[in-house]
Amino acid sequence: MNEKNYDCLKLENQLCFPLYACAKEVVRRYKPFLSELDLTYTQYIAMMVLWEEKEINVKDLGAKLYLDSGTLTPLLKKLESKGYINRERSDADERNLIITITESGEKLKDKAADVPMKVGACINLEPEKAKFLYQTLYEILNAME
Amino acid sequence: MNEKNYDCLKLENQLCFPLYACAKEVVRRYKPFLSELDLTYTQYIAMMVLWEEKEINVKDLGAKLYLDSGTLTPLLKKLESKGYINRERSDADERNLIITITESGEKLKDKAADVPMKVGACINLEPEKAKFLYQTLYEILNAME
DNA sequence: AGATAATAAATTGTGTACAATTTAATTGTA
DNA sequence: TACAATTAAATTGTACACAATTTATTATCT
Repeated sequence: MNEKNYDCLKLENQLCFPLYACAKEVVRRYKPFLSELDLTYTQYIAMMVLWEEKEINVKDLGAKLYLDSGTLTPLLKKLESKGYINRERSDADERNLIITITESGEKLKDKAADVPMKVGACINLEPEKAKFLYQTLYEILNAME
Repeated sequence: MNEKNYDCLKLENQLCFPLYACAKEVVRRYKPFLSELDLTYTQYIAMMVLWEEKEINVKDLGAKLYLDSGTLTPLLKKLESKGYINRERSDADERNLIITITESGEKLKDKAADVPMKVGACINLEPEKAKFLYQTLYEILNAME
């Protein structure tokens, strides 16, 4: 009766662990497809924002990606060195670094267009489950802010 | 009509992105609690296995955690230097490194016992959704093997 | 038994992640 | 208007994460 119950410490009873492992494994599935575009997963989601926004500063990009400048600064320098983006200080407020997409970065969008489908084919989750998963993940993300 | 549809490349239409971001953010919630135990999240899940198994080699530990020796070797050396585990080659097969838990590592279990509850309080997801999430994540993980 | 294949860790190299601090620019205020 | 407070990136330091290779050991095959 004085025994402590350690069940909550069992790996199989954790919710965080499958979340952590699943995210890692799914991201790993992107690698072969993204390496054809000379992109890592993090670089890929950064490019996704640029394909939509055309212009954004580091702070706003970080807010969208849940990443900070410590991660983004070297990553953006790399994307710049690959020729996919430009990095330039804002004239209006020189604290801001404005990221814009290059012609070459725009072109990459075409080559990337079938990546989601290719990865989707590796996962194969029923649409209703995928939808629920999507909603639940965003619910957690929003509740944590 | 010759327009390509890029909707699948929108960040908001990705399933992987909230998975990636949510995992990252949830793991981050562990940090303040785990730093009291002088553990990182990865070290914590490794200790979880040791709290259950008492003895395991690197390969089997990696299979449970979805991690390889490149990640585990330095991590286990760190846990050893903290005094939580022992690392010793197997007599039967010297290729195997046997990990065992120390007295100090066992004691840590008591201090860790309320971590899941504390983190759970930060997340606050309805039990049915948590259950579905859990099942769906494992379904994906199992389907990917 | 000796060569070969297979296996388990460790190592190497690249790329995140993030807390904490620093630097530079702008804003708010006495 | 000086000057403190705030803000945005960059920097520093630590810790993963993983592909590819290497090293050491064991198993297999002739």
